[in-house]
Amino acid sequence: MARDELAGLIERAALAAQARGLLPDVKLPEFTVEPPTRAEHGDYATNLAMRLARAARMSPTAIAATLIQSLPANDVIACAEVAGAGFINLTLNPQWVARRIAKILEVDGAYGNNSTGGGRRVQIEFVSANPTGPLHAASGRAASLGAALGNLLRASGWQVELEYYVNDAGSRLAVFGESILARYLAARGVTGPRTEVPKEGYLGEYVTEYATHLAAEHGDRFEVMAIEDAIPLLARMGAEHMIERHRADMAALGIEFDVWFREQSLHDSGDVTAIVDELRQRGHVADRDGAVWFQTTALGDDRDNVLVRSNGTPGYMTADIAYHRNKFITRGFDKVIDIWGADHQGHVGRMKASMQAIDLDPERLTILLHQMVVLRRGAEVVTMSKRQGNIIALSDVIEEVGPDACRFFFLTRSADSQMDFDLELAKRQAADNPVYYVQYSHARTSSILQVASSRGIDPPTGADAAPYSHPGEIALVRFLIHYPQVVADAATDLEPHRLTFAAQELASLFNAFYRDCRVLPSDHVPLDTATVRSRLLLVAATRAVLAHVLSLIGVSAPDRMDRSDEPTE
RNA sequence: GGCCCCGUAGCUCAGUUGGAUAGAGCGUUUGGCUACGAACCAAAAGGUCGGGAGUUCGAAUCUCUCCGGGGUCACCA
Repeated sequence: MARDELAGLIERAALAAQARGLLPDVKLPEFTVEPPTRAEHGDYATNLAMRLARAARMSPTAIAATLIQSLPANDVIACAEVAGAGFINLTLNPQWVARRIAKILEVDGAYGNNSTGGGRRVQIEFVSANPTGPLHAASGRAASLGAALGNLLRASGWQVELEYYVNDAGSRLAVFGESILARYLAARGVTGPRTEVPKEGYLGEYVTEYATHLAAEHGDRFEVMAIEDAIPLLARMGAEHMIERHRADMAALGIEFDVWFREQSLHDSGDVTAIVDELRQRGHVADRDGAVWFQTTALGDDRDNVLVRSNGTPGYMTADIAYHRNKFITRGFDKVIDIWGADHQGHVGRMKASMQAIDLDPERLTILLHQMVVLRRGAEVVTMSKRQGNIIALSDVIEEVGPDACRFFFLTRSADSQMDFDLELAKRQAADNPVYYVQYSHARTSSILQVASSRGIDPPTGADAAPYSHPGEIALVRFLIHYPQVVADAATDLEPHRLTFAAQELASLFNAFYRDCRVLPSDHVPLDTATVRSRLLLVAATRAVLAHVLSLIGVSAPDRMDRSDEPTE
């Protein structure tokens, strides 16, 4: 990547200067090499001279001058100059840049990838909603985040597995079964207390719909059955039904999980009881009030947690510890990323503590929290309670605004930032979604290449690489050169939202280039062949990078867009 | 009350991990198609970066403190 190459040259300059006694022999500090905010400051700028000033006891500008003098011979940097308080502004060699642009096409879709993952295995677990109801719109955030992060890490040389954890064994499930039974009996024409949904039960319309469907399909089957048998059976059937709907929603968003992991499997295999024994052996357990407690306070958490309730059933956390043990020890992932909503924030410390308790390095587990999505219909804030049933279903959102707009939208804010989601607004603004701006630019590149081809102009190749000089070309080229670094940094920092911003910036740069720099000759604008070919190369390179970033985000890169494709009514 | 996230243009949000004159989209005003796609482009207006103090060559970014918004503190998940 350009930045690494430049940093290497700068570092060699510093070492050379030290060897010749031009700079004192101090340890080199961390320094940055990055595109400056202002174009006239060159392609890249480094702050090494300023960072070195204190230890070297020299003025930053003097150090900068010395570093420039000591730069080794190379074909990357065309010009280096001292600026401001001691910055070194670097201008890339136009020949080198042109060759780099040509390479974008030669590597065939791989431009933008990096190998920082080094083939290590990472698992990303996300969404993992309870199968007691349909996914609500807010789940789109975790889904978009997780899927894009997976793409990002895969493009960075990681072996990625996407996983959905299905809580098919929790105590909520029984309540779900009771809720279904009540609605089912009502649908069968039964009256009285048996048709009342339990106190903490699920009141959503979807329960009634499902129960009515059951009544039609199965007749009196669950009515004549013993209630102790009917509840777990209905719970299981209802859960399977919901899981299929979750799967369908994810598929509609273009997200396919490698593994749908069942909590029940951990109970069946004995892993859940085994983890309690293991924790006891390691001395992290206390028996109190008839329950078994995990002494997380001893590990820095603010309270202890129940492993086995006094009624003998395992606590929520017990299966979760067994689950994470399974991820690391049974399946051997090098790294695990869990994506949780901010409402689970309090659980982070406990999870880390439990890693420590079973002798796993907590650093291998990253818990990525995203802030809440506030759902509303116009001015009315809609609660996200699945129990109350007053939800905006994710499937409705996908249907209304389309998968591309949905995926892109949820990545237009950083995970740390709270998000308002207004379904009415989303519908109305579907056509204004920035995803279309980016896709339009991609279609435009395709169109230009198409027109060129129809006029008998050969597709551009590496042989067309020639220095770019127009400001519109240069701004675009700069972005393309820097792009792989954007991907690498977003992957390192686990911040996929940078992709949507990068995509919009690239589209904007391309559109400005398109206005200022004619690519194909016309009656009004004659162009020499070399210019046409080098610009065509730039268009093709832009197209490749737009396609790359769109694929990381998880949306399509269409070659044409028609107004009639608008998802508005 | 403890812990976590946020507070940046009228609105919604970025801000390359401490750098040069703080940016984008939407909205407002104005201009641009007989041209490779106008779902586009350009210009203008719009800011005590919540307030205050500190750290240093340099702070939207780091520390402390206060104010405001959200989340969370169960033998629920």
